Amino acid sequence: MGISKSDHFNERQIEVATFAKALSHPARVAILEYLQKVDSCICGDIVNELPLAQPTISQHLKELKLAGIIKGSIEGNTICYCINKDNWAKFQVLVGNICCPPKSDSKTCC
Amino acid sequence: MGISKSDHFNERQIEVATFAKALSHPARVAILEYLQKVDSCICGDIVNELPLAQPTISQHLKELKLAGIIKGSIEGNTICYCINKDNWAKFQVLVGNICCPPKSDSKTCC
DNA sequence: TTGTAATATCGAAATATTGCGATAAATAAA
DNA sequence: TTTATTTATCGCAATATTTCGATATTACAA
Repeated sequence: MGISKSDHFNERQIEVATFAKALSHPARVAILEYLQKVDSCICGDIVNELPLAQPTISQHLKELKLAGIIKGSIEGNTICYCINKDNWAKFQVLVGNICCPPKSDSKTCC
Repeated sequence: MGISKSDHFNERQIEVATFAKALSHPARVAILEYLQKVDSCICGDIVNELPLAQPTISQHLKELKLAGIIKGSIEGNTICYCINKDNWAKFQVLVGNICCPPKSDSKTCC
């Protein structure tokens, strides 16, 4: 809820959470899969692919973009959206670092 | 063809979104990092580590457990929570499969 | 038995997210 | 110019999340 809990968590934790939040809706996962599949990037295509209205897709794209997972560039009167591969790789590294990094001594507790 | 408008989101998309949602709060990321760091699993420890009340931690643990990211087993009057490494690995694979799997012909559009 | 410690659950308030119709803005095409 | 196309934004209702005090539950200890 509430107050600026940003103060209580470190940057890495907030970054992971921000990426994850962008991924936390099936529509946004579907958008990413679609961008990866077609390897090109027109919003209109996505609107035709997903069972959601155009403003809703636009909103999801905005959130993905804000989180740095995709990027868009204007191409005439369409916008070329595509996956930000650098940030995607970064997210994968962050996730991999949480668990299970190469462990020096793994005592298994569970 | 990809996702058609009449389909709802598929299981893989929902699974990714569910995992990601569990990761989408800094407190839950912090909990996971802590579980990984100490490699043992007592809720009380976590309450002392994070700037959140005990019911709040308990709620976050519940969500992580529900998503399959951690598992807990009763040990006397404490509960041993730890990362579900199998599911964590599964999540990493799912994320890796979205982007960027080895592509035979990668025309870069962005 | 009674008391203490560890977790979970309930309830409620504050806040955030989701979805979409209506509409705006920008460019393209005619 | 006018009209169509593409995408973004506004506004609002419905729903979900987050937080924590109060309380319940469970197990151990004395």
